[in-house]
Order: sequence, then structure tokens, then C-alpha cells
Amino acid sequence: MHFSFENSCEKIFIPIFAHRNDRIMHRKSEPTIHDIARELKISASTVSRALQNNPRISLKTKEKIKMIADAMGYRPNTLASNLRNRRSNTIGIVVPLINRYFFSAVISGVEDVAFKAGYTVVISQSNDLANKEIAIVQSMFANRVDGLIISIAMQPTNYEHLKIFRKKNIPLVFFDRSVAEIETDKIVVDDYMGGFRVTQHLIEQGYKRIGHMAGPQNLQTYIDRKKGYCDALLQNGILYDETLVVINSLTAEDGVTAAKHLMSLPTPPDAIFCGNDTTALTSMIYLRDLGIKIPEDIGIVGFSNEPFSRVVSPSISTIALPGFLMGQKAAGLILSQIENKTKTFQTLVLPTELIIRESSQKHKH
Amino acid sequence: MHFSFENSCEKIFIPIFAHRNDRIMHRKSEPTIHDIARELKISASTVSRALQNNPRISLKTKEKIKMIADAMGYRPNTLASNLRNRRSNTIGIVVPLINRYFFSAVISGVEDVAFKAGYTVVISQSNDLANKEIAIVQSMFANRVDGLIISIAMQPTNYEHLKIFRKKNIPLVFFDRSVAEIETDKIVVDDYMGGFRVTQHLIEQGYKRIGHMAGPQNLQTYIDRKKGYCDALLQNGILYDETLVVINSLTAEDGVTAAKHLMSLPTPPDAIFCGNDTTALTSMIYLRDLGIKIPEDIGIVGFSNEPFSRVVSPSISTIALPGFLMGQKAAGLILSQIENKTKTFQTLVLPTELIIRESSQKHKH
DNA sequence: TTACTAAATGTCACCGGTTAGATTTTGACC
DNA sequence: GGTCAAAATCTAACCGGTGACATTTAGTAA
Repeated sequence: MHFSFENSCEKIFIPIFAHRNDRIMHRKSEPTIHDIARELKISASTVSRALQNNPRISLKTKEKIKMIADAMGYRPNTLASNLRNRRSNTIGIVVPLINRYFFSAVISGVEDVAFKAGYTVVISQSNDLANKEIAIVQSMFANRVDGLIISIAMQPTNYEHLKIFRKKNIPLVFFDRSVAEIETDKIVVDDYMGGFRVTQHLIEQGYKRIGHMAGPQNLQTYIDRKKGYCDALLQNGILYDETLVVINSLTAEDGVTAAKHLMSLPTPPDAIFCGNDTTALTSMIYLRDLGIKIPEDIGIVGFSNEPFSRVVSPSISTIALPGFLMGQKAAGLILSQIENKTKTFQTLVLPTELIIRESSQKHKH
Repeated sequence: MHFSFENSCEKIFIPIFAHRNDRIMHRKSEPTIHDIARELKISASTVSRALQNNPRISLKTKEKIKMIADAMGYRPNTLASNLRNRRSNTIGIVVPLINRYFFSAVISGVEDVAFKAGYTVVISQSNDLANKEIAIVQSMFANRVDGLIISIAMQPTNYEHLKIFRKKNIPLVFFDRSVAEIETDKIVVDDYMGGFRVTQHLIEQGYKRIGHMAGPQNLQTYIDRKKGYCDALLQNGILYDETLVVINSLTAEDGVTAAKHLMSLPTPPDAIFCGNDTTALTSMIYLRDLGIKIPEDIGIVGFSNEPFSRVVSPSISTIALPGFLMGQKAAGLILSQIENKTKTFQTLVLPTELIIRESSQKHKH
């Protein structure tokens, strides 16, 4: 005859606790489905199925098992489960720096979609160093992430650590900064239009000699921003002057150095389109300390819309990027790859928005 | 007789690639140590040992194995290894928000020490939500992190998800925001002295009626900051006036609301010690837009030294926290717990630094 | 050549879940 | 009671590495 659970709690609970103490004394390890099985004198597979709500297991048994599991403080070991299933229900995301507003917005967007779909997100930062990126990516691979979302480091490398994902057919999505020779889903912002609009805006404000602080030209984003800048000049009949373009890594210090350099030219610029908000800020402070008035003497525009751009004075005109949306889309793309729904890879280009603030408004309305 | 590797590359390489293709056709999975073993007609344990540089394996065999492993594109499966070893070589870190400068500095500090010690760091953010924190922590537990470093969410809960770490003797370190009733290593900044110095400074600058925007009083940090504020008033013979203290969640909006409230008082304050830089900023902007002059009419001091505090105008006086150092120390504590070197738990209190900027300098030097 | 030991390698069970397929149980129906 | 299919449960192999212990091999001394 079958053991009836409802009217014999004692019979069950007493042995459990005896057993637990015993176990803790000797092995001091986590209870497993096998411990639960032994407790109930059933097989581990039944326990496993019950905990997964498998319809093959009777409701009565399921309840019994869940109750005991709870009482024993059972916690599934995802390592074992992942090993067996050859998947981890985890999505890796690698960004150059987590404390950049744009990147953390992307991360939040990814988390938003991924959590709802039942995935865990593991975050890592490369600090823009190729070696750290390689180590991180290999570790994520070794941990069998189901997919990887990445914005590559500034420091260039051969990208073998990423090519392997394609070779092994592991879902991979690039965002913002991608590797041209790797064919997969990519999601970028319209850097070209961003650069174009910034330049167009400066021209409309009456600036005549517009300089540009560009980022490393091994990254498409910076190439595109510069291209937008060039084309806007061209369309407005302004001659492109190479001496007005500085290429650097867009760090805070680079902003100062570049501003210093540009101002030392025989005919310095009367406006600077900075590759990001950080350089816009530091060069602006440098110029201000020199007694140069912004936007009257020199106009400044940044890129990325870091939160500080809005609150400094003068506030910095910039290009807003849809970070959160980008993260959501990236997560959507990786999920569709994971679920084998991807037919062909696509490159999404998200629109940007020009935000006009004080630093570039010569003509106030 | 033994197979000589050096003078028979062909014999080895041809079968390898034949085998690989074969494998890819049929199983399309990662090569394992078993595949390598089969290839070389040796046992898997020898391969495992060779790849770990175990001295029990001869140099010759090791070289042979590593060569083949490379040729086959072998990547160790950490899941399997972690399962068997019952440890993951991973340290989890949970912060309320990754894009707060302080928290990302802590993360970098943790990474700095952890990477050097051979650990991987997985980062997660709770968004200050109790439920998300619980989910994250449980997932980290299920993934068998070797230790957890956490700064708890503002939203209070019963902390069962953390108590379990102590119960199961899994290394746990709190930083910045900790749970009083859980006994483990903690590392905090000297919030009391921070609050005290800020208030003392404002008094020295000649402010008479100093208000305080305090954070949730379920978190020790905010209790201590407020206590420092109270004690500084007391020591200077200023009567503590409860109406000048506002308690909120210190969000950007809270800053405005609280400033509005304080200014609506019959006798409004002439200085505000804000619980963080965010509220300092937003309340400052609110006051500025009202035509109130800072620091002349009202002095403002924040807490945390967010990067923007330095660059806004007026620049915001604040308390600098040693985030990176804190991360390094936290990692040190968790490593010593992991390696069983911890004899007794300790609570480290790190010093803070008062940074005087424009927003509170009534008397310029 | 034999005996013996150190070095090298192999065997096998295990970590904790999962699942295909086998086996047992249940219960309806004749 | 007997038959049989559906429901419930069990068995055993597997995921990919690891390490205690067993076995084989090589090398030295007698």
C-alpha cells in the first residue's frame, strides 16, 4: 500500500532532521535530489522530474517532494544542470567600461529583456584592454554562456577569441563597436548621421572653422562620426582641413591635449566637435580657464549624452544615444539566435538625437 | 615500443583532422579530454593531469597532449570542472547600481585583486530592489560562487537569502551597506566622521541653520551620516531642529522635492547637507533656478564625490569615498575567507575625505 | 637475470542533475 | 479474476572533468 503523506507528518519529519544533522556532521555539503530521493525512498529521477513540474509525476508525489525539498533547504545545483543540458541559461555581456552611462544603460536594457525571458546576465568590463577582453570572453566561453553580447575594446587585436564563437555557432551579438570581418547580428547607432547633424548644427550657428576630435580609426563608430563631419562640411561648401582633425583615444587628458593643440594652430578653430562628452568637458574647462568664452568664442559639441553634460555650465550640446533600447534590441537578437529563430544576420541602425544646449548656441532664440 | 611524437607528425595529424570532421558531422560538440585521449590512445585522466601540469605526467606526454589539444581547438569545460571540484573560482559581486561612480570603483578594486588571485568576478546590479537582489543572490548561490561581496539594496527585506550564506558557511563580505544581524566581514566608510566633518565645515563657513537631507534610516550608512551631523551641531552648541531634516530615497527627484520643502519652511535653512551628490546637484539646480545664490545665500554639500560634482558650477563640496581601495580590501577579505584564513570576522572602517569646493565656500581664501 | 622501486599511466567512481526507455502500478472494463 | 492500456515510477547512462588508488613500465642495483 502507498504511503499517505497527509496523515503522518511526524513519520516524515523526524527522520529528516535526524538525517540532516547527520549529514552536516559528516559531509557538510548541500542536500541534493539524491538526498531527497533517499529520504522518500524513491528514485532521483522522480525527484528531478517533480521539481521540474513534469506531468509524468503525480500531483501527490510532486507535493510530497516539494515539501521535503523545502524542509531540507534544497537548492538546485545549476552547475550540474548546466553541464548535463549543455547550456547555462546565461547571457554574457562585455562592455569596455561599466561606469559609462551609455554602457550601463545598454546593460539595463539587456537585463530587462533577458530576465523576463528567464536568463541570467553576467556582466564584465574589458577596461578597453584587448588582453582583459580575451580573458573575459574565454572564461565566458568556458562557462558555456548561451550567448555573448559585446562592445569591443578600443585596443585592437585579431579577434580570434570572438571568431571562435561564430565557428562554433554560439550566439554572438555586437553592439556599438563591432568587428567588421565577423558576420553576425550587429546593432549600432547612426554615428554617421550623428556626426553630420552635429556639424550641420554648428554651421547653422554661424561657426566657420570647425575642428574635430576623433576617436581611434580602427573603430567603425569613430570612422562614421568623422565621415558625417566631413560630408556636412562638403555639403555646405566648406573645405575639409585635415589640420583641424585630431585623432586620439578620447580620454579626459586627450581632450585637454587636443584642445591645446588646436588652439596653437595659426588659425585655430571657432568650434570643436568632440568625439565624446568626456573630451568635450575637459577641453571646455581648459578653454574656459584660458578665458575663452563658450559658446561665444568657441562652440563645443560632444557625443553620447553623459548625464554630466546637462548639468555643467555651460551645458554641453551632444548626441543622445538610445542605450536602453539598444540593450533591449541586443537581447532580442541574441535570444532569437539562441532559439534558432535567426534566419539571416542583420545590422540594426538606431537613430540618434541631437540635443542642443548652451555650449553651441551662439544665437539664442 | 613507445610511439615517438617528434618524427611522425603526419601519422598524428592526419587522423586528427579526419576525426574532427567526423565528429563535427555527427555530434557537432566541443572536443573534450576524452576526445584527446582517444586520439592519443591514452586515458582521459592523463590528459586531465597533463593539462594541469601535474608533475606525475612526463614532459614528453604533456607536450604531445598540449599540442593535440591545441590542434583540436580544445577548451576546458569549466562547468564540469567546477561541478567536480565543488567550487567555481568565481566571486560574485552585487551592487545597487553599476553606474554609480563609487560602486564601479569598488568593482574595479575587487577585480584588481581577484583577477591577480586567479578568480573570475561576476557582477550584478539589484537596482535597489529587494526582489531582484534575492533573485541574483540565489542564482549566484546556485552557480556555486566561492564567495559573495555585496552592498545591499535600499529596499529592506528579511535577508534570508544572505543568512543562508552564513548558515552554509559560504564566504560573504558586506561593503558600504551591510546587514547588522548577519555576522561576517564588513567594510564600511567612516560615515559618521563624514557627516560630522561636513557639518563642522559648514559651521566654520558661517552657516547658522543647517538642514540635512538624509537617506533611508534602515541603512546604517545614512544613520551614521545623520548622527555625525547631529553631533557636530551639538558640539558647536547649535540646537538640533528636526524640521530641518528630510528623510527620503535620495533620488534626483527627491533632491528637488526636499529642497522645495525646506525652502517653504517659516525659517528656511541657509545650508543643506545632502545625503549624496545626486540630491546635492538637483537641489542646487532647483535653488539656482529660483535665483538663490550658492554658496552666498545657501551652502550645499553632497556625499560620495561623483565625478560630476567637480565639473558643475558651482562645483559641489563633498565627501570622497575610497571606492577602489574598498574593493581591494573586500576582495582581500573574501579571499581570506575562501582560503580559510579567517579567524574572526572584522569590520573595517575606511577613512573619508572632505573635499571643499565652491558650493560651500562662503569665505574664499 | 632477478628483484625491487620510482616514475608513468590507467581504472573507476564521483560531482549532481537529466532523460530515453524499461518496468511497475493502477484502474477500467469484460 | 483476467486483460490491457494508461499512468507512475525506476534504471542506467550521460554531461566532462578529477583524483584516490591500482597497475604497468622503466630503470637501478645486486
